[in-house]
Amino acid sequence: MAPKKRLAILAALDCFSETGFDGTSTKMIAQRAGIGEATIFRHFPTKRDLLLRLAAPVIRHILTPAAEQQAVALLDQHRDEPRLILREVMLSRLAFMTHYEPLVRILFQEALVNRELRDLIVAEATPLFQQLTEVVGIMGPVTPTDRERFFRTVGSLIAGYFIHRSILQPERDWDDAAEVDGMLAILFDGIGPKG
Amino acid sequence: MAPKKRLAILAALDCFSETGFDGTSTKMIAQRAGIGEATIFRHFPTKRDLLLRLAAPVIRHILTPAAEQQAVALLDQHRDEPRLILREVMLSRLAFMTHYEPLVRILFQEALVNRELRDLIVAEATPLFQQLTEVVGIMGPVTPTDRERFFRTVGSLIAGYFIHRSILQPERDWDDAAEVDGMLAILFDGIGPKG
Amino acid sequence: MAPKKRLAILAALDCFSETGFDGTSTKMIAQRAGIGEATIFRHFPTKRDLLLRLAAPVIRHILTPAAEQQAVALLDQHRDEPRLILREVMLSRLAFMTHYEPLVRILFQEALVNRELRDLIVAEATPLFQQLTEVVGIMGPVTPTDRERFFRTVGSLIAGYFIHRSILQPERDWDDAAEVDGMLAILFDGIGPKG
Amino acid sequence: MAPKKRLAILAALDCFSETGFDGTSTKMIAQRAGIGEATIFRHFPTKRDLLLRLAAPVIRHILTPAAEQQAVALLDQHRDEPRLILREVMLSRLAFMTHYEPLVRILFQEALVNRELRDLIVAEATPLFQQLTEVVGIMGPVTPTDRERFFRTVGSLIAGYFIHRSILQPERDWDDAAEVDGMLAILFDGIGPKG
DNA sequence: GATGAATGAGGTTTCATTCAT
DNA sequence: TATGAATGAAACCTCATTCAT
Repeated sequence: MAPKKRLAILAALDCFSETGFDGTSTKMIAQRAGIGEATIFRHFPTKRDLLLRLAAPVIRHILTPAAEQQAVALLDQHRDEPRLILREVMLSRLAFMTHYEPLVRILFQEALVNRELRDLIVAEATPLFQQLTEVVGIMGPVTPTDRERFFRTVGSLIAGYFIHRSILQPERDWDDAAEVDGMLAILFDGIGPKG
Repeated sequence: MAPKKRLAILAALDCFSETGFDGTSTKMIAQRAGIGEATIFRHFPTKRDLLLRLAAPVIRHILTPAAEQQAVALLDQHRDEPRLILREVMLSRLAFMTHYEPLVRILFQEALVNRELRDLIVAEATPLFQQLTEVVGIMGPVTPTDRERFFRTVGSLIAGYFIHRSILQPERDWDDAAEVDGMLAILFDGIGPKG
Repeated sequence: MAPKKRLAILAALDCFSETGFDGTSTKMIAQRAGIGEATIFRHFPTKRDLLLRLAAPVIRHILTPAAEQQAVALLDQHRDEPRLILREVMLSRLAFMTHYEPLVRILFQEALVNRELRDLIVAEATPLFQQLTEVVGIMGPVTPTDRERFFRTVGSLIAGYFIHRSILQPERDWDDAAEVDGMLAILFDGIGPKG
Repeated sequence: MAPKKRLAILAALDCFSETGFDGTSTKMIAQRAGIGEATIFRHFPTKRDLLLRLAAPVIRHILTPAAEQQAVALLDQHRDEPRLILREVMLSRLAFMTHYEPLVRILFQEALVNRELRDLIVAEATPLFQQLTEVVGIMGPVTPTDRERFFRTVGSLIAGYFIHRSILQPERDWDDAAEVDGMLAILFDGIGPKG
């Protein structure tokens, strides 16, 4: 890949995650990248394409297979300890989101507004869910409805924690492992005295 | 309140929810409201102020008074059935969000990028949490950490469901009550083979 | 005069002298005056009229007659000491300009661009010059050309000093009497060893 | 320099001098220059910057190098005739101001309101004054105070004449040389019956 | 007399994008 | 490949002024 193209992508990543897609101008990206504004358009026909080009590989090539492979591997090792499996998956997903934090912010943001991006995410998530059916079955949920709720619950918990930790109160000291354990406690045992 | 000011707010609400904040021009708002563009700026110093002015009451109404009053009333009636109380609260919050769905979508989106909006939300949420301490205590969580996790969990579940239902798959038929019961089941009893 | 009209004039005076005529909006004037913007237009058909209304009385009723009367009186007292006469006139003009400093600033500024204002000034200055013919004659210049140069010289010296003192270096401590004496020394005796 | 940038500067010069800074819109400049309005802002971040960019070289050329070099050269040739030296300097300065008359008018006007412009002028004038110390010393003024008064006097006389000639009575026929001689007569010998 | 509301016209500036080099 | 120059379109916002109350 042309070196300036790489610079453009990296700069766009930073800018989009800080100011949002519409709040970022191609001029800002060019300045941040230290390249000419026109160079961006040599590599991406459109600003929108730059965003998709940014998001697609993460969504497609990294998120899905990694999670899948990991889950399968864990499944083999700890078939009788579903809670441990889920713990590892959640922690690794969280680590991944933390590593790509700017991009994840973009996805949260833009997906709410950008249908293309949303479709891309949904399209990539669906097969993952299918492949994780077995793992989930071990944990309890068996009907499709229950499985969907399970996925949504786990996703909501992680996303909610990520937003709280990285966006709402980024200055606090956070202990990811402890928080994930807290989520698991609720998820598996429920809350409260009668939980 | 000046009648055209009202028109401006309503039109802005529609426009923002359809095209997003940055995707909406003040001209569009003025045309939709049937007023002069300058009129908008007589009443709101800035387009951004218009958004905040729009968001503030909804945020306040979503979070604070309704929830508080309702919770207290429910608490008196069903002091021994915390799960019922929470069910009512969640359903009414969900109904409210559904009613203001376009605006809520804007809030989700913009809050990720707009610090002012974020601060406004946090400012409105804080007193609510304090006032709900007692209710939550009945349900189980007593330490501050546990309470925080409880709030985050409930918030994440509702928000996650709202996004799934209203944004990701709005074409599906949803049964809010059933889904809330699903959330409560997990929240109180956890999942798992014996859940 | 209606009290709010007075407030408007005073506020306009301040604003114009600080930011210039074009740089001042009627909104700024209204805010500074603590009155409604529309009130200004009840009293002055136009922003431009407000400026003229501001400038005219000073130019017409104050500058001219005062100088004239004063010169005549001095002439009677010190007929044989023209330098003393001029000293008094210059000092009093300077004091006057200092007293109305904001307005004088406006005149300097706007007269360069505003023909109406310029004409008003020229129209009021002409008779003054004619009436001062005798005084000037005593000092030396007798031909019309010489008189004109004399007036221009004195005017330039005072205006130049005023601008230096009040606009370029307002923070310095200035001794008006000493500076006027310096001007007179040059004006009457010239500079330098051979002067 | 980009050709359209040059066009923009020239058009701005014309427009500003005809309608003043605030009275000129960037659209007018663009039309007069035959370029797109956005082109102006590619080359000058702000309309105000365009003015400063316009003014800086003229101020510099009016004040510093020409005057300095010329004065030094004249000093060598006519060391014993300071009046001749000053005559040449004044005439050449006047010629220069006449050549850039429109811009000079803007400078007079804007400098009264625009601090940046004022600072620019002061910044350019200061070194000139320092370098002219020797020349001035020959003419008489030796103390710093006297020198300052001398500079102010010469400046006031030239500016006053320029304004009279070019703004107040531009329709008259003027003889610059004769008028400068008149100024010099006053400056060196003073007025008065024996002057 | 006083003003809040309202606005058409127009201001400066930004934007994504094209093109010649 | 890379970019400075260029721009039409449109953005947000300001202005002097009118009008109903």
